[in-house]
Amino acid sequence: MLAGAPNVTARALLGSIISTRLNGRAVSIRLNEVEAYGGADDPASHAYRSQTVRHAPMWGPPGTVYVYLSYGIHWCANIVTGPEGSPSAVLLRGGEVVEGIDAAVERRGRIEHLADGPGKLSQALGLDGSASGTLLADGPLTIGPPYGSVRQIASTPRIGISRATDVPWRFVEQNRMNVSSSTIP
DNA sequence: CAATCGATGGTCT
DNA sequence: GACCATCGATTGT
Repeated sequence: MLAGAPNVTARALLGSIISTRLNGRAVSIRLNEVEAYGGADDPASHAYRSQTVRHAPMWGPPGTVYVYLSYGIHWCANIVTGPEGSPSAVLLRGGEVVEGIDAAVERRGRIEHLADGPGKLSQALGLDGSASGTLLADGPLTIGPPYGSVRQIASTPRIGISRATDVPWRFVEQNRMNVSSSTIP
């Protein structure tokens, strides 16, 4: 399921459950919002230019986890869709905490808006740069089967970028809360 | 509710 | 020295 064009894989990931288990505490999130990023053909992608140490996981095999520091403050998590050597990834932008709410609340320092944004989602899961380059099969980030049928998916331009703003590679499940900026198309 | 703005650090020019 | 795949606090409807 993970291998393939990033926009196709991004749609398929909606409704899936992603989990971490750190220090014996499990947190699981149902994905409601994702974005797809390509490689040399996608000016908005971190992999648009030559490969660097920071971006190297994007060239990895499907199921590789790529975590980067955004604006010097927030960690943002991606799942690489491969194939290996052909960079592409799906940014995990938002979802609902369905397990381990107490741990998520502790990490977030608030009881609402636990995972409605890429930085918040990663913080709720306890992810940071140490998870970058790992495989879903090995953890700390893991993924389960789709949680339920995803009825309606809306596609919009990606958020917070200044290039390729016409590419509709942000995917949101409609009629769901906990989407970044609480916006529902 | 929306608009605005500062924080903060790695990467690239 | 500029540019960010962001967040949260504050201020204004």
